Amino acid sequence: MKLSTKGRYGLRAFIDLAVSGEGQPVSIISIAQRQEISVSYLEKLMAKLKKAGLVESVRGVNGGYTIARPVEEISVGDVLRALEGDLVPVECAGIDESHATHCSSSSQCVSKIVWKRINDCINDTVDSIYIGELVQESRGL
Amino acid sequence: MKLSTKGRYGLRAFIDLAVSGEGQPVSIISIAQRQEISVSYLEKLMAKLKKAGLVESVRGVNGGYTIARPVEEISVGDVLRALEGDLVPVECAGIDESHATHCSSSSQCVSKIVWKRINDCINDTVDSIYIGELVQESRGL
DNA sequence: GAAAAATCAGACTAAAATGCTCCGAATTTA
DNA sequence: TAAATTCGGAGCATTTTAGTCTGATTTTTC
Repeated sequence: MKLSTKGRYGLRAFIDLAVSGEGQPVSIISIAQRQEISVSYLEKLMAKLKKAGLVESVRGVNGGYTIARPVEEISVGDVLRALEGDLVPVECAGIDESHATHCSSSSQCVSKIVWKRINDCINDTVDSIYIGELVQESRGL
Repeated sequence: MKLSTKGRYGLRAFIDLAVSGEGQPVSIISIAQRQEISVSYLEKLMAKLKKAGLVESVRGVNGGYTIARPVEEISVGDVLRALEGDLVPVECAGIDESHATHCSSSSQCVSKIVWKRINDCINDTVDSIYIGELVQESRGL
């Protein structure tokens, strides 16, 4: 069970963008240099963030990316889900709480209790941390 | 970020073993049938559980596996870690709390706060659920 | 003692996911 | 027009996953 480099690099890049860009567009190249990520790979990550509406892009000379919304309103969960897709280590954890959904065995049904708790704890955790906090933390270092 | 079939099948198999074996050895074949897992694959999973000291084996006719310790003392985390290895989606989340460890950039350092919280929440969750509870739950269904 | 039922050990493999790179656009500014 | 940038997609090498196959070993039963 691993968080891929998409999530790891991408969050770092996003924080970098938040810290280093003051409303001004920040180029992929400069983020890539500071964060020691390859430019080509970072392009892919930024594309995902843009698709999710978390960043906006400006083309051409002096172009780059800006963060689309106040960082106080963007959670780590928003960023990670944009990059990684759903943060649910185990599918079929049953959106509905009841045991109504068909299980071929009771062990299967019971294990869903576990999967649901894992999924919930992860999502609760990442949704409770906002980029704004991390930016402040970063400036304080 | 996915929990592999090792963990998913393995926990189900372990619960099955706990529920269906009453001190008596339970064969891989019977678990595999109930849980709809291939015998050869389940052999691998049981080997891991045995190596971790969570189950004991009896060879020969009427042999099989028994759970090595009281199910009230075995957590879901014990089982999943035996099957999957460490449950840390992000490495380098820093065992030590301080920011002393070298970070090439502040974003990198700050993101560790996130990784650590994710790792902790997962481990706390799986370590707070015991197989005994799940067995009871299963019997109650 | 032979046959059957089981665990055990390890090599092997197919498929999928991951982690990238590369190329050639298109866009904007200077 | 040239340079700096984002954009889009194809492609690929490596690793991980998921699982099979084979054969050996142990134990019980007849």
